[in-house]
Amino acid sequence: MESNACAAALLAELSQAKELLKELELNLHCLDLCKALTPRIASSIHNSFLMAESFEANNGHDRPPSSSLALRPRTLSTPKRRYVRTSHAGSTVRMVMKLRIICRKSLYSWRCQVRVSSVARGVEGPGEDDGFTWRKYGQKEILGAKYPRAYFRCTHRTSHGCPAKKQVQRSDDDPSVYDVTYHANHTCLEQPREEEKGGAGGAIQHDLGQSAAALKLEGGEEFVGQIAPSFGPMEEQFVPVSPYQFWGFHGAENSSLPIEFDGDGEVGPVNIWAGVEWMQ
DNA sequence: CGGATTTGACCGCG
DNA sequence: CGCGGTCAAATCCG
Repeated sequence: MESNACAAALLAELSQAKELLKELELNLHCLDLCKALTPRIASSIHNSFLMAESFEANNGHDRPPSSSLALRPRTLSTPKRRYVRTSHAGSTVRMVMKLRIICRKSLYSWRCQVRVSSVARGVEGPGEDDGFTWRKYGQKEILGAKYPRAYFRCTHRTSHGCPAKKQVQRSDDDPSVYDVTYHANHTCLEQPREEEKGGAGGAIQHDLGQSAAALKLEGGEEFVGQIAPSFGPMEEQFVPVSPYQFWGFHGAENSSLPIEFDGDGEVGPVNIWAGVEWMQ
């Protein structure tokens, strides 16, 4: 099952490369488009290699593929690995989650890279596409950067006093990649869009009053938190509000997928790569 | 007409 | 003093 999921992830990445190549072939007359497509194709092939290597290194057993949408928290300690047990469709499987623990001082600030899905999306980049609504309040030329940095704050700052902010900076070397730096979490009532939440009737329940998500474990234990903005199909950020509390689990898509943590809680945001369970 | 964006001015920090 | 972040008036847009 896991090897199937991993193979599916690899196939998906290869299909994407194929599609991009097709797009390139159709647009050979347009230099700008070619320039934009080439690094995306290279990146897709690179990812495929990483997935294949990771797959092989684990003898066909599951391990989360590394991703082009790598989360890059500001401050990292040595990455740790932990095991979780997931029970799905009656069978219990074991899968590895690669965790990175961020020290507490960066609790309200983190960075990720976002790759835009289409070059046609233009210069505004991933601005509004993370499940929250943002209001742009500034733009600044940054010394040594090709592209200006855009400043956004949550639309609900005035109405709810929501402190969430983000900065979006287009990458110098790959125009299809945006560096997004988030500052503070949302305290407004707005929820990530429906498709970005955990599955219906699944492991996640949202508490609208608190803008929170509850992760219910098989044993009845419940962790309360809030889903951080979605960074892509394969990553989600879990930020414990206190030890032993984790942010809601993303990715149970259309199935009930109880998650059981094997180990103690950690203080600080925890990034989890475990996309193989819900990747197409 | 109201909300969002643009953009030059302003401010604080190193 | 320079740079990055924010403010706010002007402008845009649905």
